[in-house]
Amino acid sequence: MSDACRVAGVSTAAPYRHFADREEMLLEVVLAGMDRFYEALESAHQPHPRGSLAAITALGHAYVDFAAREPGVFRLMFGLTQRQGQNEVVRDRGMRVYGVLLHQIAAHFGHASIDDHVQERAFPLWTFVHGLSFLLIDEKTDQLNLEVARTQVVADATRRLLGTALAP
Amino acid sequence: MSDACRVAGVSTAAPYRHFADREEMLLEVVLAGMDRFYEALESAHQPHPRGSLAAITALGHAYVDFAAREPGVFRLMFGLTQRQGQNEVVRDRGMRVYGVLLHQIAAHFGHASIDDHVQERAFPLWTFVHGLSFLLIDEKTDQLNLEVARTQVVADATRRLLGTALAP
DNA sequence: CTTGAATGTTAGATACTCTCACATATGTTA
DNA sequence: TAACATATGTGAGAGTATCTAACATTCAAG
Repeated sequence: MSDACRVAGVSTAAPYRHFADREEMLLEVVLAGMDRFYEALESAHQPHPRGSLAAITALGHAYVDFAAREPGVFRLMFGLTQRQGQNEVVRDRGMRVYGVLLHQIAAHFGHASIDDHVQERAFPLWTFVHGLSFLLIDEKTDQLNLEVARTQVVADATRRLLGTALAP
Repeated sequence: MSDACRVAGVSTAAPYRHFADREEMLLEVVLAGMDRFYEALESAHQPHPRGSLAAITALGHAYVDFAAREPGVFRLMFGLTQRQGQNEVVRDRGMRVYGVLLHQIAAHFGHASIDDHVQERAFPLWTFVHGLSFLLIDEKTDQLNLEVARTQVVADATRRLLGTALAP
C-alpha cells in the first residue's frame, strides 16, 4: 500500500480520507477486478451461439486467461472475499460473474432458469478451470516439469470433461 | 511471526538464530506441511487395491480434506512455493506428493512407468480436486448459495470426471 | 465573501522484520 | 579440571508499515 502511495505521488495518509483501512482499499481493488473479470467472460462468449460448446469453451479460456493476466488480483479476489464473504456487494458481484457460466449452461440444456440440473453441470466446470488457473499462476506446471500441461493435456482433459459435463 | 514467538514464549529475535529471514521460516512450515500432505494421501489409498477406482477416489477425498483441515498451510504451500519454485527441496517434495496420484493412475492402466498417457489422465484429476479445495476453503460454495455443492454435485461430478479420466 | 465539504500533509503511536552487541548454557578438547 | 567453541537467547535499535489526529488547502454553493 505504501508503494501504491509512492507511485500515486501522495502521502501514505492520503488514502485514509477515502477508505477506513487497508482492507477496504483492497476490497475496492477486488470489486474493480471482479468487474473486469465479468467483462472478460461476457466478451468471450459473445461471438458464439448462446449455450454452444464454443461459447462454454471460450468462457473457460477467458477464465484462465484472466488469472494469468492479473494473478495478483485473481488471488486477492478469492483470498480476500473469503473474509468479506458476508459483504452483500461482494456476493452480488461474485454471483454476477458466476452467472455468466450458469446462463450459458442453462441455454445449453434449453432450460429457462438456473435449476439444480444446471448448477450440477456448471459447478464441476468452474472447479476445473479454477484449479487450472491456480496451478498455472502458482507455476506448478513448470515446477513439476509438466510442460505438456499447458497444451495437449489441458485440451484433452477439457474435451473429456465437457463431453460428460454437458452430455444430456 | 511475532504471534508465533509470543506463543512460543521467546523474543522475536530468537528465530533469527535458526533461519535467515521470515521467508525461510515459512518455507519450513511449508515443507513440514507437504510431509503431512504426503502422509495423508499415502494413508488414504493404502486400504484399497493399487490403482483401483476406490484408491483414486480416496486420494481425492484426502486432498480436499487436507485443504479443509489446514487451509492456512494449504494456501501457503501453493502460494509460497510459487516464489520458491526453483528450490530443489521444494520441487522434490512436491513431486513426491504428486507422485502418489501418478503411481495410482499408472497402476490403474497397468503401466510400469509414469508415461505421457498417465500424466494426461492424472493432471485433470489434480486440477479438479485442487480447484474444489480452493473453492471450499475460500467459502465460495457458501457465499453463492451452493450448499448443494458439498454433497451431491461434487459426488456426481467426480463420478463423471473419473468415468472419463480413467476410461481406457 | 464566507462557509463547509473534500482532500491532502506532517507528526506521532504502535507493530513488525531484521541486525547487532552481549549473555548464558552445554559439550569438547587440551 | 580449565579453556574454548557452538548453540541459543535477549535487549536495544534501525527501518518500514498501518493508522490516527491536528492542521492546511481547494473549491463549489449560498
